[in-house]
Amino acid sequence: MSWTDERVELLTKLWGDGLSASQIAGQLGGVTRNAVIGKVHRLKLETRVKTLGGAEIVREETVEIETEVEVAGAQIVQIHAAMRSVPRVAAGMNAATAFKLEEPDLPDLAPEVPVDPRRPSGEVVPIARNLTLVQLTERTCKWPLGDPLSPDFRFCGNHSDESSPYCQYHARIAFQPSSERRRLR
DNA sequence: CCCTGATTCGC
DNA sequence: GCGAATCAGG
Repeated sequence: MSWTDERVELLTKLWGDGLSASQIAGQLGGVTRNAVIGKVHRLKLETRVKTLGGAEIVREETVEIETEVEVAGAQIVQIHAAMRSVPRVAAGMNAATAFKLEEPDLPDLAPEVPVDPRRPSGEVVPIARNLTLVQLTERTCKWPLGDPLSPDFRFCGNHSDESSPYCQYHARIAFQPSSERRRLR
Protein backbone atom coordinates (compact mmCIF):
# COMPACT_ATOMS: atom_id res chain seq x y z
CA MET A 1 0.00 0.00 0.00
CA SER A 2 1.18 3.50 -0.73
CA TRP A 3 0.19 6.86 0.61
CA THR A 4 -2.24 8.03 -1.99
CA ASP A 5 -3.89 11.39 -1.63
CA GLU A 6 -6.99 9.68 -0.44
CA ARG A 7 -5.23 7.71 2.25
CA VAL A 8 -3.31 10.74 3.41
CA GLU A 9 -6.52 12.65 3.61
CA LEU A 10 -8.15 9.94 5.67
CA LEU A 11 -5.12 9.73 7.87
CA THR A 12 -5.17 13.45 8.49
CA LYS A 13 -8.84 13.38 9.22
CA LEU A 14 -8.71 10.48 11.65
CA TRP A 15 -5.62 11.76 13.38
CA GLY A 16 -7.36 15.08 13.80
CA ASP A 17 -10.30 13.26 15.27
CA GLY A 18 -8.03 11.90 17.93
CA LEU A 19 -7.93 8.29 16.89
CA SER A 20 -4.83 6.40 17.92
CA ALA A 21 -2.24 5.36 15.38
CA SER A 22 -3.21 1.73 15.60
CA GLN A 23 -6.86 2.52 15.14
CA ILE A 24 -6.06 4.60 12.09
CA ALA A 25 -3.88 1.82 10.76
CA GLY A 26 -6.82 -0.49 11.20
CA GLN A 27 -9.10 1.82 9.30
CA LEU A 28 -6.68 2.31 6.46
CA GLY A 29 -5.60 -1.26 6.22
CA GLY A 30 -2.35 -2.48 4.81
CA VAL A 31 -0.26 -0.42 7.15
CA THR A 32 0.97 -0.73 10.69
CA ARG A 33 0.66 1.82 13.41
CA ASN A 34 4.33 2.56 12.96
CA ALA A 35 3.71 3.48 9.37
CA VAL A 36 0.93 5.76 10.46
CA ILE A 37 3.06 7.45 13.08
CA GLY A 38 5.93 7.82 10.67
CA LYS A 39 3.66 9.39 8.10
CA VAL A 40 2.13 11.70 10.64
CA HIS A 41 5.58 12.98 11.50
CA ARG A 42 6.57 13.45 7.92
CA LEU A 43 3.40 15.37 7.32
CA LYS A 44 4.31 17.42 10.34
CA LEU A 45 0.80 17.31 11.65
CA GLU A 46 1.38 16.47 15.25
CA THR A 47 -1.25 18.52 16.89
CA ARG A 48 -1.45 15.76 19.41
CA VAL A 49 -1.58 16.74 23.01
CA LYS A 50 1.99 17.40 23.96
CA THR A 51 1.36 18.99 27.34
CA LEU A 52 4.69 20.73 27.31
CA GLY A 53 4.68 22.80 30.43
CA GLY A 54 1.51 21.49 31.88
CA ALA A 55 -0.95 23.46 29.83
CA GLU A 56 -3.52 20.86 29.07
CA ILE A 57 -5.26 21.06 25.79
CA VAL A 58 -8.66 19.51 25.57
CA ARG A 59 -10.10 19.45 22.12
CA GLU A 60 -13.75 20.21 21.86
CA GLU A 61 -15.88 17.77 20.00
CA THR A 62 -19.25 19.33 19.59
CA VAL A 63 -19.99 17.99 16.17
CA GLU A 64 -21.47 14.64 15.40
CA ILE A 65 -22.15 13.97 19.01
CA GLU A 66 -25.79 13.29 18.43
CA THR A 67 -24.94 10.99 15.59
CA GLU A 68 -22.43 9.12 17.66
CA VAL A 69 -24.91 8.66 20.43
CA GLU A 70 -27.45 7.40 18.00
CA VAL A 71 -25.05 4.89 16.55
CA ALA A 72 -23.93 3.73 19.95
CA GLY A 73 -27.50 3.48 21.05
CA ALA A 74 -28.38 1.38 18.07
CA GLN A 75 -25.52 -0.92 18.85
CA ILE A 76 -26.68 -1.27 22.39
CA VAL A 77 -30.03 -2.32 21.07
CA GLN A 78 -28.30 -4.86 18.91
CA ILE A 79 -26.39 -6.16 21.86
CA HIS A 80 -29.64 -6.41 23.67
CA ALA A 81 -31.20 -8.40 20.87
CA ALA A 82 -28.18 -10.64 20.58
CA MET A 83 -28.28 -11.69 24.17
CA ARG A 84 -31.56 -13.42 24.56
CA SER A 85 -30.32 -15.30 27.51
CA VAL A 86 -29.91 -12.08 29.39
CA PRO A 87 -32.70 -9.78 28.31
CA ARG A 88 -33.08 -6.30 29.76
CA VAL A 89 -29.37 -6.02 29.96
CA ALA A 90 -29.19 -2.84 27.99
CA ALA A 91 -31.99 -1.30 29.93
CA GLY A 92 -29.60 0.18 32.43
CA MET A 93 -27.52 1.86 29.81
CA ASN A 94 -28.17 5.38 28.78
CA ALA A 95 -26.87 7.42 25.92
CA ALA A 96 -24.18 9.03 28.02
CA THR A 97 -22.72 5.72 29.00
CA ALA A 98 -22.88 4.43 25.49
CA PHE A 99 -21.28 7.54 24.15
CA LYS A 100 -18.17 7.02 26.16
CA LEU A 101 -17.48 4.01 24.03
CA GLU A 102 -16.95 6.17 21.03
CA GLU A 103 -14.63 8.68 22.64
CA PRO A 104 -11.25 7.14 23.44
CA ASP A 105 -9.81 10.55 24.26
CA LEU A 106 -12.22 11.40 26.99
CA PRO A 107 -10.53 11.02 30.34
CA ASP A 108 -13.41 9.24 31.95
CA LEU A 109 -13.50 5.88 30.27
CA ALA A 110 -14.52 4.17 33.45
CA PRO A 111 -16.03 0.84 32.55
CA GLU A 112 -19.42 1.48 33.96
CA VAL A 113 -21.10 -1.85 33.83
CA PRO A 114 -24.82 -2.24 34.16
CA VAL A 115 -26.03 -4.85 36.53
CA ASP A 116 -28.93 -6.99 35.63
CA PRO A 117 -31.52 -6.27 38.28
CA ARG A 118 -32.56 -9.89 38.26
CA ARG A 119 -29.07 -11.05 39.03
CA PRO A 120 -28.18 -9.66 42.41
CA SER A 121 -25.25 -12.03 42.36
CA GLY A 122 -23.45 -9.17 40.76
CA GLU A 123 -22.96 -10.59 37.34
CA VAL A 124 -22.07 -7.80 35.01
CA VAL A 125 -22.36 -7.36 31.31
CA PRO A 126 -19.27 -5.76 29.80
CA ILE A 127 -19.66 -2.82 27.50
CA ALA A 128 -18.44 -3.77 24.07
CA ARG A 129 -15.53 -1.92 22.56
CA ASN A 130 -17.30 -2.15 19.22
CA LEU A 131 -14.21 -2.91 17.20
CA THR A 132 -14.22 -3.40 13.48
CA LEU A 133 -12.91 -6.59 11.95
CA VAL A 134 -9.51 -5.18 11.18
CA GLN A 135 -9.08 -3.99 14.73
CA LEU A 136 -9.31 -7.45 16.20
CA THR A 137 -6.22 -9.09 17.59
CA GLU A 138 -5.46 -12.49 19.04
CA ARG A 139 -6.72 -11.39 22.39
CA THR A 140 -9.83 -9.41 21.60
CA CYS A 141 -13.29 -10.85 21.95
CA LYS A 142 -14.72 -11.80 18.60
CA TRP A 143 -18.33 -11.86 19.66
CA PRO A 144 -20.23 -10.28 16.76
CA LEU A 145 -22.54 -7.36 17.26
CA GLY A 146 -25.22 -6.47 14.79
CA ASP A 147 -25.71 -7.32 11.16
CA PRO A 148 -22.56 -8.57 9.43
CA LEU A 149 -23.82 -7.00 6.23
CA SER A 150 -24.18 -3.60 7.84
CA PRO A 151 -21.32 -1.10 7.88
CA ASP A 152 -22.05 -0.75 11.57
CA PHE A 153 -21.17 -4.35 12.18
CA ARG A 154 -18.75 -4.61 15.09
CA PHE A 155 -17.22 -7.04 17.49
CA CYS A 156 -17.22 -6.99 21.26
CA GLY A 157 -13.48 -6.42 21.34
CA ASN A 158 -13.00 -6.75 25.05
CA HIS A 159 -10.04 -8.69 26.29
CA SER A 160 -10.33 -12.36 25.59
CA ASP A 161 -8.79 -14.98 27.75
CA GLU A 162 -5.83 -16.79 26.35
CA SER A 163 -6.77 -19.50 23.92
CA SER A 164 -10.29 -18.19 23.76
CA PRO A 165 -11.88 -16.21 20.97
CA TYR A 166 -14.22 -14.54 23.41
CA CYS A 167 -14.07 -12.44 26.51
CA GLN A 168 -14.98 -14.10 29.74
CA TYR A 169 -18.55 -13.00 29.47
CA HIS A 170 -19.19 -14.05 25.90
CA ALA A 171 -17.30 -17.27 26.37
CA ARG A 172 -19.95 -18.26 28.87
CA ILE A 173 -22.65 -17.60 26.34
CA ALA A 174 -20.79 -19.26 23.49
CA PHE A 175 -19.75 -22.37 25.32
CA GLN A 176 -22.67 -23.51 27.33
CA PRO A 177 -22.60 -26.90 28.96
CA SER A 178 -24.49 -29.46 26.91
CA SER A 179 -26.45 -30.52 29.89
CA GLU A 180 -26.97 -28.72 33.08
CA ARG A 181 -27.39 -30.78 36.20
CA ARG A 182 -30.83 -29.82 37.31
CA ARG A 183 -30.70 -30.75 40.91
CA LEU A 184 -28.75 -32.98 43.14
CA ARG A 185 -31.34 -34.83 45.05
C1' DC B 1 1.04 -7.36 29.72
C1' DC B 2 -1.61 -4.30 27.24
C1' DC B 3 -1.44 -0.12 24.99
C1' DT B 4 0.27 4.79 23.43
C1' DG B 5 3.43 8.06 20.52
C1' DA B 6 8.58 9.28 19.33
C1' DT B 7 12.76 8.36 17.19
C1' DT B 8 16.24 6.20 14.50
C1' DC B 9 18.13 4.53 10.43
C1' DG B 10 18.61 1.07 6.63
C1' DC B 11 16.21 0.67 2.60
C1' DG C 1 9.77 8.92 1.61
C1' DC C 2 8.92 4.75 3.97
C1' DG C 3 8.31 1.87 8.06
C1' DA C 4 10.38 -1.91 11.23
C1' DA C 5 12.83 -1.81 15.23
C1' DT C 6 13.43 0.34 19.12
C1' DC C 7 12.74 3.50 22.81
C1' DA C 8 10.02 5.74 26.44
C1' DG C 9 6.06 6.05 28.83
C1' DG C 10 0.94 5.02 31.02
